[in-house]
Amino acid sequence: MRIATWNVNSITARLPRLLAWLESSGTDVLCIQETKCAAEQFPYDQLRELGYEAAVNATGRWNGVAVISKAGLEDVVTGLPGGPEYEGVQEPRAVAATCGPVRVWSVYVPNGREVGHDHYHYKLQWFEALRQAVAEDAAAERPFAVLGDYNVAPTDDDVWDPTVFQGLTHVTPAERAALAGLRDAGLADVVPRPLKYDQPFTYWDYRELGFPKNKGMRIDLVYGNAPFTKAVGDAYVDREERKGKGASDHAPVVVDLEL
DNA sequence: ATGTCGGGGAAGCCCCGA
Repeated sequence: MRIATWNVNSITARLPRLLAWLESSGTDVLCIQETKCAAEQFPYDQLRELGYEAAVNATGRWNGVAVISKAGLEDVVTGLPGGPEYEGVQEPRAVAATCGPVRVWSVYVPNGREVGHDHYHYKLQWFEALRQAVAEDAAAERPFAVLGDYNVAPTDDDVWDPTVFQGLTHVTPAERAALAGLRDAGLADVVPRPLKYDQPFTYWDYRELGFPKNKGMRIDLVYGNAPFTKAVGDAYVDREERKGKGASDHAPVVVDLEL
């Protein structure tokens, strides 16, 4: 079974590439982030033609997540139970589903904007709600993983130049402690292979030639429980998908499970 | 080869978010 996560930065803008990639990669389950469209505008029909069902949590121009699967789609949960609000709303940043033998969350963790910003505190609260939401599945026998754009680089090796990130979000001890909280809950970081260079970056800013200069970050993560990580045969970043016109600023992370 | 992109409201540019 091939399972993947990809921040597509607008499913509308990315649809031709998304459909082509689903076919060429043979992905069974894809966790999508930043759909940037209302659920009513979600391309259910085009995905169904390729054999995928979809569980969607999306409200409009910002955020939006989905799980698409051709391995079954059951027990959908939309949003983090008891999740925090930002400016009075629970932003659409999480959706869970069981896809055949595996249960997944697709998550788009709040960016945080700046250290100390209201959105940064929201980010930390959001992580705490996530930790509580996944505790039971993390401890269970069934393969389980939380896949998505975490907006946190787990270590200094996960950014192209740690000195550039001093004092910025994505690398602070509090954000990394939130990841440690997930590990304490029984989840482990499934680190993918890079297909080029040494570090498995998953995101390169559109600005200032980030991708050609490999000024990247590893912020799209797969955190799996022991039954999940035991089944991992391979994991890699499909950086080919970051190339060329019409690319997202994130590349898919692909995990092959022997299930 | 590549020095940003995407959405939306408004209006043919500007703002926001990343």
